[in-house]
This record gives sequence, structure tokens and C-alpha cells, in this order.
Amino acid sequence: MWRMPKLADHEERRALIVAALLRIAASRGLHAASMRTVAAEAGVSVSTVQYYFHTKEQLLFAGLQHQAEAVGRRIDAGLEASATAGVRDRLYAWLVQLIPVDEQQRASYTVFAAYHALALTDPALAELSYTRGSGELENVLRALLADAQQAGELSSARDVGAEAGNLLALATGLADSVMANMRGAEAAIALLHYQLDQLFDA
Amino acid sequence: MWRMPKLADHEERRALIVAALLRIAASRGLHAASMRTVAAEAGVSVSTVQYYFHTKEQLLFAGLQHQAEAVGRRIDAGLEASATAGVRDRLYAWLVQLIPVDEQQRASYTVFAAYHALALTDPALAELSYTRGSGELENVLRALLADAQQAGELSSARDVGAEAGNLLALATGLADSVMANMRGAEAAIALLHYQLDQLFDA
DNA sequence: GACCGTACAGTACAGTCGTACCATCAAAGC
DNA sequence: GCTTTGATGGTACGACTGTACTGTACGGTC
Repeated sequence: MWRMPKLADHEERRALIVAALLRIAASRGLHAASMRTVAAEAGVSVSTVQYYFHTKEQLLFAGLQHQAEAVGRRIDAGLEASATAGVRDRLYAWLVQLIPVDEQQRASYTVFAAYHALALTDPALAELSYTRGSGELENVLRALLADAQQAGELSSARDVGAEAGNLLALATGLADSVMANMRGAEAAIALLHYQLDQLFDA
Repeated sequence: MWRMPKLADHEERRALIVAALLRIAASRGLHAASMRTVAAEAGVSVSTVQYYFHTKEQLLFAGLQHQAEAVGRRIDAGLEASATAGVRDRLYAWLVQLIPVDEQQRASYTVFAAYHALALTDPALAELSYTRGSGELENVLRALLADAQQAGELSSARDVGAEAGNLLALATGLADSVMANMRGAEAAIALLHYQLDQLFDA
């Protein structure tokens, strides 16, 4: 039996365990993520999970934090990849990251939905998930729209604040509809394109 | 001690227990709804809950069904109340029902979110919640928009199918943002009005 | 008035939960 | 080489879970 080197990398071990937690949450639901199932999925003992996350609450918090950071990174990456494009395309590149197109993004959304539901009845979780950067997303959109307006791409009659809020809500709602199997991801993306056309062509 | 009359009204007793389940789900979360807590909340014994819902799964299903019917009734009522108004106002009356404005609607949304999250990892629940009337909502919207187009209230350049989908997604996303404390219900309603203005004034 | 089915209450059981505790084993410091 | 300490496994405990089983009081039927 191979043994861990003595002074373990705490960051790495915590990441290993959190990854196991998120895999279980995505496949079997957050309610199925117990100390024992997470430990088994990570290939360690329950004591090891306890060692790095003293209580289950801390483990759950770490899972949410990890998830939020991963989503944030993905969105930023999408925006940077289109840094040289026009504002409309940059807006699209940003918003389309919210639509679950592949299995990984569906898994990500599933975990997020579970935490979201939990936060609605758990004040501690709510604070962790909402105060942290929920309004930031809208600010990024607002800045992009303001750029478009200054560049003359967007009619000055539009309210950038309202448009930013509505675009974010639209993308969120479309993501919901895809997860609920109301339509495919391609259909949701087509609807997103349609809305951006209405916004920029008028 | 007062006793139940012998031949009990099954509909009524089931409704009593389901109501207790939904109260717990809204206040403490669906994970806190066990056979014992539901029984205690309903003021009956665990055996009584078992008697009317043989398994916990059946109880959960009944809870979702009850919730879906309640929401459906509320939306229909909002639409009927504005039956004599113009299409734009009817559209608004319909969509605004999705925004959680009072504590009861917040509770309703909390329960729905919990079931939604559960359904993402439970095929049986998913079938019950999605195949049943998720596309119907969009059809109602589409019909309203088609009416508006025929009446000349809405530009014929608009794609009623896309607009219906996007309006529903927008309302869903706005409801999300209100629940996440990103903004108040009034702000969400203002955004909804803004979008309808864009749709009908252009 | 005997009998049967309905509508409960109480309880027991096997399993899982989070967590606390103890043992161990390898590396580091002296 | 011995001791200390970081990292881990194993296990036990009390609480809680869903469900099965048993008992029993009442209403309706004959």
C-alpha cells in the first residue's frame, strides 16, 4: 500500500476532497454527499475528510466557494477570448457562458441549483453565496453596454442599467429552461441571439 | 381528547399532511421534511402519514403536484382578472405572477427551487415536474403575442415564438434575482415593464 | 350483538448520519 | 536513536432516518 508523503500539501488535499464532493453533488445530488460518501469518492478515510474540514458545514462552504470560483473563471475566460471583437460579440461571448451546452456545464449548474435551494432556507449559506459578487456580473454587463452606447453601436434611447439586468435575467432563465429540458442548448443560444439582434439592430 | 370521525375524508387529510410538508419545505428546507417532522407539523402520528402516503417518495410527489397546481391556479387567476384589458396589460398580468412579491410567493418559490434541484438528480421527479405542462406556459404566451400581432399592437417583424420564450425566461430569471436578494420585487417589476415597453413601443 | 374494515397511535428495527476518540505510522528535530 | 508532531485509519456513540409491525377504538353491516 502506497502512503502519502508526510508533510502533505493541504491545498491539494482539500481540492481533492472538494472535487469528490462536487462530483457526488452533480451526479447524485447534494443530499447524497455525506462525510462517508465523499470520503469514499475521494478515496480517503472519513477521518481525513474531518482532518481537512473539521465539520460538514465547512466542507459544504468550501464546495460552494470552489464552484463559484470555477464559474467566475470560465466566464472571464469567455470574455477575454473575445477581447478584440465588437461589443455585441463580446456581450454574446459573455452571456453564452451561462447556457449549459455540455455535460460539464450541466453538472456545474446542477450543483449550483442545489446550493441555491439550500441557501433559501439557510441564512449562513445565503450570506456566503449572495453578498459575494452577485451584483458584479450585472456591472460587467452594464459596462459593456455603456461602451456600446458610446461607440454608437447601441441606441442611446436604451437604458443600459435595465438592459444589463434583463440580459442577465434572460440568460439565467434560458439556462433554467435548458436544464428543465424545455429546449436544447442550441435553441436557447438562438433565442439569445434573437434578443441581441433586437437590442442592436433597432 | 377529541377524535376524528371514523370514515375520514381522504382528500382533506391528504391535503392537511401535504400542507404540513410544504410549510416545512418552505421554512426549513425540503431536507428537513422527514416522516416525523411532517407528522408533527400536521399534528398527526407517523402512522397516519404512512396510511395516506405509503412511502416518502409518494409524499414528496404529492407535495410537488400540489405546489404545481397552486402556482397554475394563481397564474390563471391573474390572467382572468385582466381578461378585458389590452394584450400588453394581459401579458404583464400573466408574467408578474412569476415574480415573488410577498412572503407567500417567496415560500412558494423556495419549495419549487428545492424540488427543481432535486429533480436534476432524480429521474422520477424530473419526469413528474417537467413533462407536465412546462411548455404549456410558453404556449399561452405565444397565443397572447399572436393576438397582439393580429390586433396591430405588436410589430409583425417580431418572432412571437422567440419573444414568448424570451419573456418567460426573463420572468424566470428576474424571479431568481429577487430570491437571491439581488434586487427587490418592485425593481424586478420595473424591469419587466421596461422590456414590455421595448416590445410594444417599437 | 357479533363481526369486519377503517383510521389511527405506538413501537421496533436496521441502517445512516455527523462527530469524537484512539491507534498508528512516517517524517522531522534533537 | 529517541521523541515529537503531522496525517491518517478504524471505530464507537447517540441521534435520526424510512418503514414494518402490532394493537385498538370506532363506524357500518348483518
